[in-house]
Amino acid sequence: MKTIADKVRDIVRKIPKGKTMTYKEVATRAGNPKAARAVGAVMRSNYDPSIPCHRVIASDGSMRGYNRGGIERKHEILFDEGVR
DNA sequence: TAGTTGACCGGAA
DNA sequence: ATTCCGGCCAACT
Repeated sequence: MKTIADKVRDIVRKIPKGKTMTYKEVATRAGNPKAARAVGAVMRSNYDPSIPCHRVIASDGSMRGYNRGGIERKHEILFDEGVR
């Protein structure tokens, strides 16, 4: 059965390079506009280098965390991809 | 099954 | 602009 986590993973994996998506957007795509929180929880629990979770940021454009190097790493990656 | 936690969001002070 | 509060959802114990 496809859980929200699976959908989220699929969606995040489809995020094009140089582009960023908010948790709310991902949640909406997953089918639950209010599941932004759950999205973050799932991402944190799910370690997967195939998933560019660094392209997922807060609705305000700020970043919250990164289980793969920390905020600095995330900021660096986004900056390197051309995201401001 | 129920309770707790958290990479969230939006509004109010 | 910053800080606080309540609400929603999924995963974990």
